[in-house]
Amino acid sequence: MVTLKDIAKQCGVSVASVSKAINHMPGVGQQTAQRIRDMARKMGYLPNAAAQALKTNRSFNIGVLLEDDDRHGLLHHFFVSVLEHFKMAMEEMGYDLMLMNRTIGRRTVSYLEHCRHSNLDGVFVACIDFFHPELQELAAAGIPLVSIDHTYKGHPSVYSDNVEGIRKAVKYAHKLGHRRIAYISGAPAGVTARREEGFRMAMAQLGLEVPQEYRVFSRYRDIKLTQKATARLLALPTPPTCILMPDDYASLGGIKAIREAGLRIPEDISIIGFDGLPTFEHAHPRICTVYQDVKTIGTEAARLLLQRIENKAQPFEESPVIVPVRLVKGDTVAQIAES
Amino acid sequence: MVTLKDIAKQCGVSVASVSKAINHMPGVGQQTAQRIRDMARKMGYLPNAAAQALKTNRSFNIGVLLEDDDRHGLLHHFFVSVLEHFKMAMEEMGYDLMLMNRTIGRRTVSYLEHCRHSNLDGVFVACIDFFHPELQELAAAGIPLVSIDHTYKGHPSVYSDNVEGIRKAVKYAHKLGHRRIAYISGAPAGVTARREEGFRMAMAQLGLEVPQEYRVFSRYRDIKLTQKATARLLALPTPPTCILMPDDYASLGGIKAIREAGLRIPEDISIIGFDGLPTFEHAHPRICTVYQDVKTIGTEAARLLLQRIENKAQPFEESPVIVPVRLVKGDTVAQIAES
DNA sequence: TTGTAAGCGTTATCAA
DNA sequence: TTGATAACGCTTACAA
Repeated sequence: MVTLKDIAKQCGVSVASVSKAINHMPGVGQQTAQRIRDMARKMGYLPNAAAQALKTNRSFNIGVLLEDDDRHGLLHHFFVSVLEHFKMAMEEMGYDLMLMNRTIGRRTVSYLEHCRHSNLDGVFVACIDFFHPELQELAAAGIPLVSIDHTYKGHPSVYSDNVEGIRKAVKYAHKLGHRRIAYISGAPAGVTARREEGFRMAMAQLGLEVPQEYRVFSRYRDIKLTQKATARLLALPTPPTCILMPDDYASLGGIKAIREAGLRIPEDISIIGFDGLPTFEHAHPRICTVYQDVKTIGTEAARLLLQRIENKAQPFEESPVIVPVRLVKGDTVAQIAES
Repeated sequence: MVTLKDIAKQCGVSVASVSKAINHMPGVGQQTAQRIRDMARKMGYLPNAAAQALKTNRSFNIGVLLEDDDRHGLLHHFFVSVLEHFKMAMEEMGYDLMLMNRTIGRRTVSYLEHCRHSNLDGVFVACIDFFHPELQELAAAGIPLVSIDHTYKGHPSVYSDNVEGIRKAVKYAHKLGHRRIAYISGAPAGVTARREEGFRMAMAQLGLEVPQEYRVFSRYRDIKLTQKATARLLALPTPPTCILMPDDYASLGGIKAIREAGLRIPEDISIIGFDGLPTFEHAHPRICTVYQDVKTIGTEAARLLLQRIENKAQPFEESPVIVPVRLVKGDTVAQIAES
């Protein structure tokens, strides 16, 4: 490995000068600096990240916390899509992403400890039990952090305009003649509350009733539970004509239940999902869904986190950044006669 | 941050002793060692990864190379599933995973350079253009490396038994009466060659003809291209009764083409996919597919890489580890009368 | 403008 | 058994 010392020797200068030249710092002559940089390039010099981190307390590493109950966070398409864009934006600024865990050597530690051990400059949090005590600890520790779909006090966060998303879905169903609209919630969480709020508001604004039985509960990405919830709705004396699903993936369960009940989509029953990821874009039927702008969410998250890292003292946008959503009509909502 | 020095001061011993005690090295008395360790725990000591890496040239970090043409490697369900299991196995051994890229600060560098800069102990390679010159460079550099679905000379690798997988699929179709079986290939690559080989062999063994027109080409995960390829097959004077798709995801395109031709699955035409990931387990129709054992693949990859890292001098398994596959019958292959 | 030197936290050698 | 010390590669305050 080529070190500053090697370059210094070759150029007949001190390591200090080499360091300054390479980092474009003042305190070294134009020509010497150029000569040093040329030599560094010629010798294939690369800074040693460990040495830099040790000296400067900056690792240019960002921790990624993406872990659900089954420890399979990387399989959550929505969050991974956001992560992908977050990653690109961070890379452009010279940061690397590290998948966080809870071990150091053979020892089990907390996320915060792992953070400190690895000298992480910041953390990206998504798709995890946000209320886990270890996350509270992490958020309280003052390490720069950005979260998706949840807001920690004193930290920036980003999420879709969930209220507006559900509202758009309800309005669209209403426009096509639907009056009996049901909502299957995901597991309790900030997003869920906002979506439920959006549903309540939209229905109220349109002067529509929401019978208690139309409010059923499932979990995000849970096909089985969503299948059951859908079956329950279909079995009602007066079933809904349109069902809002927790998300596109979970809607596979809903679709199954509907098929098993001998009904057709959308002729007999309409459904609307949430997420709008490309995976389902080509599925049949193409689901009507609320598209979440993963690119903007990821990019904004990167921007906010960088701001926290690089201007640590500065004040920042405490309130979450809300990213607009878009309704994708698909073909799972039918025009029906008003009842 | 608590350092060895702090502990040394508290215990009234030297840093050297503290280091030895904490790392369970000989050269420090039983009791002193215990006293030191107790104090370390009490003070919340955590080793500084950067300092350790600088000193030992071991970072306990593994680079992950997962990047397709669109730079969206993280969205490839199969590889991410493998990665998930690889990650769990590596974490257990105290390693962290870092998503590799090609920047250091504002500079663009090669993967190898990034490796050296970050002192990575090894690299996990999957889902990437394996023949990219930078990967050749990386493989040639002698950094411990393990790859999925491709073998680099001098490095361990893991993949499914593709030959047997396709053979099982063909045999199953044959058993249900199919004789006119077509295969849509993914993009040229090692896996593709092996699957094509499996197809050729299985068909030959069963004494079945493979008309030239039954060998069409698409790309993995490419819905549009697979749709076109399928349409081409369906338009033949004597179309196949069963089509093997590049993978489950791509098969969405095939399904679309079949539907657009006014045909039903499996009554009019049967299809078989590849991968068998949970995502499609609940889709309708449930595709008949070749299940790849992502857990074993990921775990084996971890084992092989660790072996390379920790016994660098030792010889190792040069030949790829082949993981058995399983046929999942689903319901997209119909029993038909022999023609 | 240039160089000297200290120090980041750790490991490891060698002498006491 | 213990500790002093050098070294890993880098940055930076300060001296020349």
